[in-house]
Amino acid sequence: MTQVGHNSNKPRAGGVAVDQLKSIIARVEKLEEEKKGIADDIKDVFAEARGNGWDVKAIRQILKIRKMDQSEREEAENILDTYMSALGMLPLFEEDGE
Amino acid sequence: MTQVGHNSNKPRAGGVAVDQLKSIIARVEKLEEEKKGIADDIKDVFAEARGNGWDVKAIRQILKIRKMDQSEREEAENILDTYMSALGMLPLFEEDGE
Amino acid sequence: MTQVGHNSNKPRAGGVAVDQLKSIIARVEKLEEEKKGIADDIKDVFAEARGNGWDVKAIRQILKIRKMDQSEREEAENILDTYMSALGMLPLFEEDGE
Amino acid sequence: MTQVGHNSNKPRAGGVAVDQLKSIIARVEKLEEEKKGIADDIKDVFAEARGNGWDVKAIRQILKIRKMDQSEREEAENILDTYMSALGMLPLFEEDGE
DNA sequence: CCCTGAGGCTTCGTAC
DNA sequence: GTACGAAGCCTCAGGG
Repeated sequence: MTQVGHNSNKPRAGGVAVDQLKSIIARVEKLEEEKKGIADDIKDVFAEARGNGWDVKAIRQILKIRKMDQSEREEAENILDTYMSALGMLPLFEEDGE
Repeated sequence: MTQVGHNSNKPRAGGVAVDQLKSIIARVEKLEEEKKGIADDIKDVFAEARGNGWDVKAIRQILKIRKMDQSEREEAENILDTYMSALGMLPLFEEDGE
Repeated sequence: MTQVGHNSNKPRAGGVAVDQLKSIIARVEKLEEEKKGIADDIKDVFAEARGNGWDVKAIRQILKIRKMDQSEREEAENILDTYMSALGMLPLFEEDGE
Repeated sequence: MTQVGHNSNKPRAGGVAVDQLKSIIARVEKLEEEKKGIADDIKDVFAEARGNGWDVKAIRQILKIRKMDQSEREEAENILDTYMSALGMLPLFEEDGE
């Protein structure tokens, strides 16, 4: 079996597929490395802030608030969409008797 | 090894532990059975509703809206708590010069 | 026959339909609440197990295996039923509901 | 020495502190945005892989294994460092940053 | 067959 | 430093 996935179709055969697989793995690992680097940068910022006397926990709270505010706005739009969608499909409670 | 978990401490030994394990499994399986029963009840309600001519998808939307509304309210309280917490810990931007 | 219960797509009109809709929503929400309660009970069991030193993840795996075994058994029974049906035989027993 | 940069718990007072706080928040939010962008890139790679017929779950397992191997290797290096440190030896090389 | 949504696993931050 | 709790990520099941 030249392919990795047990349950998958077997795309192409031989070296091409292997090269493709290696490429996928390399790209993901590179991206994850970058992601980790950024996470470390964030830690550095907090460490610097702490070193300057700031209450890091409080700053995290602020960031959380800002994030929640923004997601709340998005959620409100979501509710509106869902609501309109539901309205478009309902009997609409009309009192047309019969 | 009388215990299941590889990485766990090994609580007690012999038959008592086994009985306890069996009890845990039995309780969980019973509860999951009950849970599945309720899920089936819900399906029945929807099936009945569909049989009565209702647009089940629309009703699901309504339920979703009601759920979102309520979680939005809870989230608002969350924001308030978080905000108060942040306020309690911050320099408060006072302009007291020095 | 009233305005509900027939095959029309949308039971418009009248308080009865509204009441019926409210009933559907109430029943589903009640059932979902019960479902959540049971889910919480399951969490409690696991928490207690963890407190007693058990490896919860391993226990979950056991439960999963038991479930697979059981569904395989059910599958076997299904095959049996199919064969019996094909042979014009009646099921020997109804399962008693609890 | 200004009002920031010392060891006081709370750099109160003045616009400089506020500016510094704003800067911290902005930097963290920017970095988190970048982080999210990279996470999305990773998703894209997996989506493309899936589109080419690969078993994404299997690839994830490979990545996990490679990560474990690597951290075991790092652990081994850590042990080496520890030994060398205990022996009063200096590290042979610094890792070049990229 | 796709897609959304719930559930479980893992990691990171916090409190003791 | 250890253990608890929360947040993000991945998986899988159910519905459209």
